[in-house]
Amino acid sequence: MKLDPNLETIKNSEIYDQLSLESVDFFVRMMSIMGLPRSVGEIYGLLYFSPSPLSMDQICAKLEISVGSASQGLKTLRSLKSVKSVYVSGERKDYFQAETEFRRLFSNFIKEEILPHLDSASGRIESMEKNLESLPASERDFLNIRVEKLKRLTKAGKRLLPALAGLLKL
Amino acid sequence: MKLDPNLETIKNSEIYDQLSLESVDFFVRMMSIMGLPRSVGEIYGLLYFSPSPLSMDQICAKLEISVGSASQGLKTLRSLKSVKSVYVSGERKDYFQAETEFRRLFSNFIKEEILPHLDSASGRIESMEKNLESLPASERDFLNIRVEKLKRLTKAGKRLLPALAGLLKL
DNA sequence: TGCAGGTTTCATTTTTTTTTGAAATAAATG
DNA sequence: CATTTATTTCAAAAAAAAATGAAACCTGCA
Repeated sequence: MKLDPNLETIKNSEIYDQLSLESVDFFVRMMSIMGLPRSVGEIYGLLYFSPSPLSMDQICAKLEISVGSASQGLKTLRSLKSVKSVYVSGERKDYFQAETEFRRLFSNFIKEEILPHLDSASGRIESMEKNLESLPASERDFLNIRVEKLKRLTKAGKRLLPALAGLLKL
Repeated sequence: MKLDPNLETIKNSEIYDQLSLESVDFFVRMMSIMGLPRSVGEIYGLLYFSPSPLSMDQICAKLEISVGSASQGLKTLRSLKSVKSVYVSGERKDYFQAETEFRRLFSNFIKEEILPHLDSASGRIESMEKNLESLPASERDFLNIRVEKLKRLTKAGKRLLPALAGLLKL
């Protein structure tokens, strides 16, 4: 015996909503590991499981977040190249779609959020080296080793991190 | 002409303090990338450049932080195995020293702060797969691909991340 | 056993981050 | 070019995270 088709649709959309919710939860956690705000994970999670692109107001409605948050979050996601806007004919608003290549997401994250810190670390280390010079040799040895270590760490980071995303063969 | 020895010591200790400060700054930034609180970076930065182990009250004094913060921060650092306590004869207090092998620090960080999330992600994915089964095939295809992708990502993460620290040859 | 120095815990306060919503801006339409 | 619709920006509010400090808790010692 077949169910009332309407009822079946409702049931299916409930399952879909449940899946959506789990996707949102998944990405909220993942983005939060990367230090990104909740709203960014929510938006990405929603788009990731959406068969069709969504507009900003649809995003706001489904996630119950403000337009400000949505705009902010989409900006972040765009800058990480994890979301692209698609043109929908006859529509004035922008529609958004998840970019599902995680490799790119991570590589952009590393480039934008981590490497700049490493660069400023390099500057800091140079200044340490300058300071070291004016210490008598006796006190210098220990600190020298430490500074060298930081230098190597920073260098390794700059080399390793950008290569990292490349390892991600999915 | 030689400087007054006392004066020279003062000058040297000023330089040392400056270096200390830069070390603190370096690690505050680094730990903050890893999502660890400021105080943790401060403590590690101080210990990293300290030729002799420091007690908790010395740490509090130098960094002007509360005992609570120091205790909390040292706990975190201990759990990451980035600080060890050393026994100083005739002293009742604990003295702390930085563990300078960054490899271990990162590997513990990954093990303690990241892998648990990946494990819970695996659980989430299983539940998604269960939900998927009850959708009609037509709607299932798209979502199936997405879930598979998440699965591969999680798996790759679990494999890659622990190996990562090993790449760090300093 | 009771005390003293040392450390941890945790409720409260402070600081930082994120979200909100309304005003400013931009862009399309008639 | 005025109006309507969509998006961004930003000051203020709300929420989350971290620091404080005092009380509780150890632990060795007299």
